[in-house]
Amino acid sequence: MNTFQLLQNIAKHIQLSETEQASVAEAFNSSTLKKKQMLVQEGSVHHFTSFVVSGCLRLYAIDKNGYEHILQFAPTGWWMGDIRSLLTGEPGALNIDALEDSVIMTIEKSVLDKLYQSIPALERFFRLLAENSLATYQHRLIDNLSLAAADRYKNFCKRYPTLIEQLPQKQIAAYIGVTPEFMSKMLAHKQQKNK
Amino acid sequence: MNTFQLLQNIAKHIQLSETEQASVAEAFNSSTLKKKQMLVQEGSVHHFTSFVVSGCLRLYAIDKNGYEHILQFAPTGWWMGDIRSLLTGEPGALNIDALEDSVIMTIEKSVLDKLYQSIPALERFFRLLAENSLATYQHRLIDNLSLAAADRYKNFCKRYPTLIEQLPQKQIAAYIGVTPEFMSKMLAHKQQKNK
DNA sequence: TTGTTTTCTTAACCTAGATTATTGGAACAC
DNA sequence: GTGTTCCAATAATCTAGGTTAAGAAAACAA
Repeated sequence: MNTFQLLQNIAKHIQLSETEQASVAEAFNSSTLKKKQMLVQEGSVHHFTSFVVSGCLRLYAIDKNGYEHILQFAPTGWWMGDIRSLLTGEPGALNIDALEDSVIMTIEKSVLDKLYQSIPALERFFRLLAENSLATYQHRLIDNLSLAAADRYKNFCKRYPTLIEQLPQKQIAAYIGVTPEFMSKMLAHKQQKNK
Repeated sequence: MNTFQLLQNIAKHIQLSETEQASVAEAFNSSTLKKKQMLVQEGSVHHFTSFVVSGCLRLYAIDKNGYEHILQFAPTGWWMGDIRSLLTGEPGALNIDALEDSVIMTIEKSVLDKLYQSIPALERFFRLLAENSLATYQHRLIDNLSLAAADRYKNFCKRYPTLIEQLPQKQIAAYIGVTPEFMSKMLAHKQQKNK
């Protein structure tokens, strides 16, 4: 079952008894997404969190000119959700869709809130998840404030070596914050240099 | 005592009994910072978190050219720490100092970890704190990816109206991601427009 | 297989914002 | 007071990256 990877992921940070594991597993629902299929659309209230069993999702905003800006990718073994909407209960400004055919495990906010009561350790798990994510966003923000595009690309390669292979460069451009055209130019220059 | 504001801040998200409140209050130490005084310096391991009772702190990175990039301000009633260093136990890349004479309440990581055991609700408090902070960073990152400097400034004004008055514009420039020179030019243009 | 959509590349031109330099005020220290 | 440090304003010049456009190459669908 898909719950195996989920429980294994949780076990990285906290230890659960057999019965606790069972009730966690029970609280999630498995579902599949076709490539390009939307999971969350901006303007709607987001009331669940997802764990990616296989495939790859993306979280992104669309600006007034129609350009997409990617906040994060979620390949296998990552968590994904629009936290703001989840916290406030208000309609979100973010979109989530699948970059590949994907399998995810989803838990409703209401169910998770109940689970927090019976399994306090879970609260710790999601605290650590949020804190780690926060540190990552801080780091990325600094990169965006202080580095040129070429260096941001280099950092991306270092940090997510598998994603470079996996994703079209257009998507990576939308992540590091340049146009696909400039990205292409940048890579061409790089190759020339390496010769 | 200074613990009053601290406990009040915590009470926004969770409810603690009298005895719990007492042991929380006991776990923190009060200290003061003079304007410009460093609290945390990059390269050193960061092993505590602080609550700002009065004054204002800033969290920032210094790039290879010596420019400062501000991740966040922490005026009265905010929390401040270098989460990455706190989580990993490794030396941090960030600095924290005081923009004004400040009073803070500080708790050691080791003390907090023990406190989590005896008061699980605290774990929830810091989960919510991290999640809210995460949402804020996401929003800011989108702003940086999709908006021009003038719009980022406008958003800053809307979001932190008191800080605009309180801080020299040089600091705000280092937050929204422009040079002080460009910031000055931008504001001059704005005034002209409004005439 | 062929049409269709998506992705990537290249190139000419353009602009937001950086860089460098200079000046005048505030604020602060002594 | 006066020297000193910090802060803001202005202007000239420069560049990283955006914009527009058009074609080549994959990827996909029927």
